[in-house]
Amino acid sequence: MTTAKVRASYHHGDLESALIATARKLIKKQGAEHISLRQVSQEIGVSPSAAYHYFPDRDSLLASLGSSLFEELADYQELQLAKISGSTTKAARERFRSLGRTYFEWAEREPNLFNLMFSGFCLIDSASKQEREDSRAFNNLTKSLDDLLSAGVMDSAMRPYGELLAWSAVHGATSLIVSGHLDSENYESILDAIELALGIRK
Amino acid sequence: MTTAKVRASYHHGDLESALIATARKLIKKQGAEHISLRQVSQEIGVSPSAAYHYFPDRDSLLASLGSSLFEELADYQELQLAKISGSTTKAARERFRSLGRTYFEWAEREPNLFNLMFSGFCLIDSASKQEREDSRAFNNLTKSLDDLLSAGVMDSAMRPYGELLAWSAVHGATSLIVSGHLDSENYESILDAIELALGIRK
DNA sequence: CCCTTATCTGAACAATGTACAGATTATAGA
DNA sequence: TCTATAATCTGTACATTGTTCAGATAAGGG
Repeated sequence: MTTAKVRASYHHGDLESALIATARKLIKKQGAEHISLRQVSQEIGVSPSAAYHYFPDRDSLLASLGSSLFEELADYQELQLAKISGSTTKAARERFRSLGRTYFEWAEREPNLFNLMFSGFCLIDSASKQEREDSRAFNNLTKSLDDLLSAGVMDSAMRPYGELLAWSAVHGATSLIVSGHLDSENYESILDAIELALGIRK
Repeated sequence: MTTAKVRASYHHGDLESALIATARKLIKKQGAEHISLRQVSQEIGVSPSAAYHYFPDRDSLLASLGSSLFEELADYQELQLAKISGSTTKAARERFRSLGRTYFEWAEREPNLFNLMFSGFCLIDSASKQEREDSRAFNNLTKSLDDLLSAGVMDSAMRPYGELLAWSAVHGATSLIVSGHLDSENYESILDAIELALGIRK
């Protein structure tokens, strides 16, 4: 029972966005492996070949969705980050932890979308490495670490490893939990371990 | 130009293994997203429907391959581990680092296979969590950490986080590098950071 | 108003996953 | 060794998929 939506005019108006949004909706439910271009087109109420005006093939649509998901994740992180105001060291510590927690929360809420982001569809070629969407999340992490360092609540010897260790451990634990190799109960422990490792907490 | 191999007898002999091995070979080259059951069957020289005697569907074949890849990775880790003999603390440190290095080396050599292992095809349901293939790698990690602790070259306060931090950071850095979000040059730094965090190195 | 351009449709094709009836082979029991 | 039964594989068929391309439809500027 597919819900075929009717379109008023012959032209859609913003088919490119609609394709990405609808792909997002379907993948959210079914996962990226079993999604078809025709399904997406039909959900919008448009011919199967209409998509080819905006994307050279199915994989490009998925890759494009992947990029927008990195933006979405960064948006969510910044939204939660903004809730923690203040310049106390306590607030700085909480902001750092929030970055790690929101990464996982988002992935746990949208496991299918998270899987897509790091699947074969969204492999980043070295050419496009300069203008990546993950740089915003990375910059937020760097800023947070600098704050902690200047507040004196961090082992300065560990500072060079800050981004690398925090990013790898947070992403790794998230990936392992989403793929079922690790229990989600362990996640707060990982955040504890990172803070201990960097000397943010004693 | 597909190389259609001819089979001597009507019965293959060990079609189940051949299906997994051939799927491995093709995915190694092309990635898991664009592999077809028919391609695998044809490469073996068998009818497309023959596979359904061993796997209920295409996804089950990929999942089964995934399991065997976890074994393969553990095999490789143990092979490299065995090369470092001796009971000195230096040897113990090198064995710990070897576990992290081999994980990455294997993934870098077989990025398509590594992607399959953590893709939607190989999601672990909570039911089968007791007899998982990753437990061997996990046990090796635990043993290595215990060795370091008893040798006195580790911060005992960090011991409870040892497996979690090492596993997450190693897997996370590997996943980020394979998916193109991190440069492979950074990998040795991650191993340094883990050792510093756990007090294995000063 | 017309003409150019952008946007979408419709029909077509090869390839795919999968089901199922039947053919072929192995194996166990006599 | 013969034979019945089970295991294994083939052939055909069907719906669905990605993709192409010629043509229909709409939008916008002169």
